Amino acid sequence: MNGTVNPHEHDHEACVETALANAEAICKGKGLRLTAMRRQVLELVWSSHEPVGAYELLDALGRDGKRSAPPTVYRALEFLRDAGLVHRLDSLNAFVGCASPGEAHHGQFLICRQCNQVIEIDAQAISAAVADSALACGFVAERQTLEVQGICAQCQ
Amino acid sequence: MNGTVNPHEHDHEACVETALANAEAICKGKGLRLTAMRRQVLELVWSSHEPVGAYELLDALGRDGKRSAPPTVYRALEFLRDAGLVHRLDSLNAFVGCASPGEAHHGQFLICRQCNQVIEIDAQAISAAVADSALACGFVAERQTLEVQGICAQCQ
DNA sequence: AAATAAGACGCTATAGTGTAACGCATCGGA
DNA sequence: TCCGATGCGTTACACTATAGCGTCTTATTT
Repeated sequence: MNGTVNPHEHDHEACVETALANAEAICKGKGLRLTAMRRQVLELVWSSHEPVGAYELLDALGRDGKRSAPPTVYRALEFLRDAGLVHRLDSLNAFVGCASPGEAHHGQFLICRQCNQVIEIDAQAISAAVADSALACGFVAERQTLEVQGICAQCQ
Repeated sequence: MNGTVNPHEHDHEACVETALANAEAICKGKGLRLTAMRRQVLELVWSSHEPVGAYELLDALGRDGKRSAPPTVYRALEFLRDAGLVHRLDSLNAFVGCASPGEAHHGQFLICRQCNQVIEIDAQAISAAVADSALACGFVAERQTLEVQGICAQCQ
């Protein structure tokens, strides 16, 4: 699994390959079908660490001749999200590859407003603080999503 | 200021009145103009503790005869957000009144998937944990938004 | 191998959310 | 009173997402 990655300092080709290999393994393990379409969408999502919009994906898919319609890419994205391979960033209406597929975790994202790259983290300290605060209100937390806007290390 | 409120156990009429009075005071203090339109939108947003969609607001505005167009309500919402009187919940494309207008705080929301009501909290423990984790990545956090889905105390 | 059932995709149409741009009205200060 | 800035009405449109149906493929059963 990739874990927390600094988008600026890594071999991205290897990064993508790892992501795809992970996806293959996870789908095989869960009895899910990573079809050509789904695989291609996943690869496009992973083409950078910037979040990608569904319609950008659609355009990218169309660049090799066969233009698809929105439901195609949305279905692929739904599958990938259900499989835990992709996250959606609500603040951007966009999608990024999951940094730790297969592992249970919450969505915690650092989004650089300069370079647009996203770092996914999984800080127990945060999740724990959230669970505590929720419980203090008598609230049972099921899913938590955190999106932090700011400036990444390289862009400062 | 209202602070953290349990939507199920409070005098909501007073709650709305407080919110509007706060808004008046804050706008006066900042030299902002809380026009009739803006005030009405704010009142509608505060009509419950459930998040409200922009087009719901639009419908509500239209119920008294004069139908408005989308830009009208979006402009009012933009003003109210800039003034710190209203928050947008990205996971729902919807808006809620701010529980602590005038005070600097992060967006931290507990959203009940049963009754749809939203509790806004401001837990220092969470913000601190977020700031720490971000800094550990060399990331300078500017804004953080947390949306927690779950079940509130009353709905359990 | 043939029949069958479930799943995946293509396609059309449409719903839902949000903005650009222009002009008129209104408000506040010079 | 005049003027500039701000707010609002209106039209048109962009962007995001889904419903519904038909067809083809895949996996399974017979």
